[in-house]
Amino acid sequence: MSASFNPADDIEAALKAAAPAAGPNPSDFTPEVRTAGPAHGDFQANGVLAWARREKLQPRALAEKLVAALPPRIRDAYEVSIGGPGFINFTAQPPVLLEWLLAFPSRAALATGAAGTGRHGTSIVDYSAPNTAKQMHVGHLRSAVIGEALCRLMAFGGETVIRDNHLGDWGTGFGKLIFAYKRWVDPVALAAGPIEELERLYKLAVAATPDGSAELEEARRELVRLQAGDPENVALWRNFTEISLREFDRIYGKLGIRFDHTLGESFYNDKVAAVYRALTEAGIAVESEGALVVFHPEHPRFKTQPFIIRKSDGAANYASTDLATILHRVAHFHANRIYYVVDKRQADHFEQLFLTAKKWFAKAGLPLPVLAHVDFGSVLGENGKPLKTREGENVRLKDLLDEATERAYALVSGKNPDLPETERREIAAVVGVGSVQYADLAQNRSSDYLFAWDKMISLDGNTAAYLLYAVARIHSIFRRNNLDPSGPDAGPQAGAPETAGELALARKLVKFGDALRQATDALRPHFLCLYLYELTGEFSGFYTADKVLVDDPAVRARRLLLCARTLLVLETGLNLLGLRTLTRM
RNA sequence: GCACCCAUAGCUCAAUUGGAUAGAGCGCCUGACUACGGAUCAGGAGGUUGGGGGUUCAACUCCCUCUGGGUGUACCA
Repeated sequence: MSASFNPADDIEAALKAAAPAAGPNPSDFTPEVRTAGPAHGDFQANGVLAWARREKLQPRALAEKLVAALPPRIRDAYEVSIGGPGFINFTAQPPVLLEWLLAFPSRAALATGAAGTGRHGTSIVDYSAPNTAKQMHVGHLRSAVIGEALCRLMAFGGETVIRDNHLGDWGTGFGKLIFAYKRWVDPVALAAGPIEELERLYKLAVAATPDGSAELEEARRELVRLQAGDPENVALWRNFTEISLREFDRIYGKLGIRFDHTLGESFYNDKVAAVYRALTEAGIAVESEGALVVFHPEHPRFKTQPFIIRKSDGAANYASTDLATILHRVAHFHANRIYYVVDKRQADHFEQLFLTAKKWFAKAGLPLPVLAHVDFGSVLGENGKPLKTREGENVRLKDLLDEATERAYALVSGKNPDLPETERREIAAVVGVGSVQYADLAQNRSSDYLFAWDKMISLDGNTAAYLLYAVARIHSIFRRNNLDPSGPDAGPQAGAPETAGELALARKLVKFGDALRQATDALRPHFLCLYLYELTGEFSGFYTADKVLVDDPAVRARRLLLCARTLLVLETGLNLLGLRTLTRM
């Protein structure tokens, strides 16, 4: 009998199986097993209360019958008790903790365990999606960081994940940019800093094309030429995209992001006409004020607030392309689920998009994938307003990551000046970028979050540096003695945990699966962050109380095992969040 | 105007989606180091969860209402 990756699943199944022997209508009983706080054991089953109420029975009496019907396997593995009005508490006994530690000795073993309990099918994650011809700024941070973490979590849980970067690479702005490029491009500047030169040109273009001007008319003609396939303009536009992607890839490299596809809005340019036709023929879209729009009469707001899928000038907008994108993702990628990791201010758009897609697909007899807007709040400065530079400009992502790295470098150099320069640089990159990622992920994504350098790079509290430090310390233990944490040095000869520190650490380790499930099901990485932070806290307590490298071989073996598994879970967890880890810092 | 989101310790945030005595970090107070990396650990003080009603075995969580913030709301994405 091998250990369950998530022991809660094992307990859940056992309770379900025992239910017929305990009370009436057991098929209605859901055990509701959750992790419990230390005062109430490791796992608690709450479902008896609802069951007893439904059957008008005494909850505690029903709980007692249920416990009595549990198989010996569970009763041996856990100390089982009934608490409060009828909660069943399960405290993992040392042998079952040891069993788990031995059953999951590697990342591959953890992945196999996680995949056994996760969702399957194909999920497309639409994240990052910056506009081309501009640099990424702080407003692009959260989508990229959260999106990547979710991709890794879902893939670890066994889903087939497709990462799609839905670039903003099409639209009226490109007519203006071509207009300015043809007049004012500076080839030297373009070679030296291509994206900066495009930004400069775009600003010139905006200033030079006020409403009603002849220049604006000319810019529009450039756009028409581009859309008609004029070779010169198409070549310019392609070059803009290439320049932008090169720039984006530098950022993605730092954040550990690699897309499977980069199908921007332009990709759907020739696919929107079919959408207009389908929605019009289905009677879903109607003409209004010259535009093609969708109203939703059953909705309190969208019965009057239109979803504009074709502008009155005939051009597409992001409603058109987003609809075409859903069709393509279903027809071409066979997506079961599509996640949009996008700012919560676009909630209206996605609500309208999903309503429209639902009606359209129903009419067309197409399978509708699960569509979810994975929203997140804004990044605020310390004044509580959206984060800007002193000059009122958006903070460039490149500058932000560079500053994080510089701050981490100063810190590392202060703490550990003897390390070689190159290693300190490498550590600074991992700690600096990781701190930015972790600060973003550690908070519930739905709320706005306050960007504060000092808290972010701090070594105290729920921060990347605190977790990375624990990882480095564990590596140090093994390195000191020429031991391999991933090999048999921490393995089968170890006994079950005994001391309070060992037990607390082991009991936290076996809840890794539950933390992954929570984070993945809710699409909220902060659940995993919180778990890793608490695990690190347990480790630090254990490490202070219980010396690992003692002479007694039995004590030493079981403590090395705990260190090795803590290291494995921390490194695996941090990696699933998109962070890199270190062996020294 | 209408709609949605938010309000938890002095500050920044949690609370497994209705579960047990609402938890952390910072700051404040008290302890532990010639150290398996102190970038650490152990402990203390700090709360009528914005106010008021309601639903039930159980409410920070759900419903109503009030107050104070934020966001969105016809052709940008």
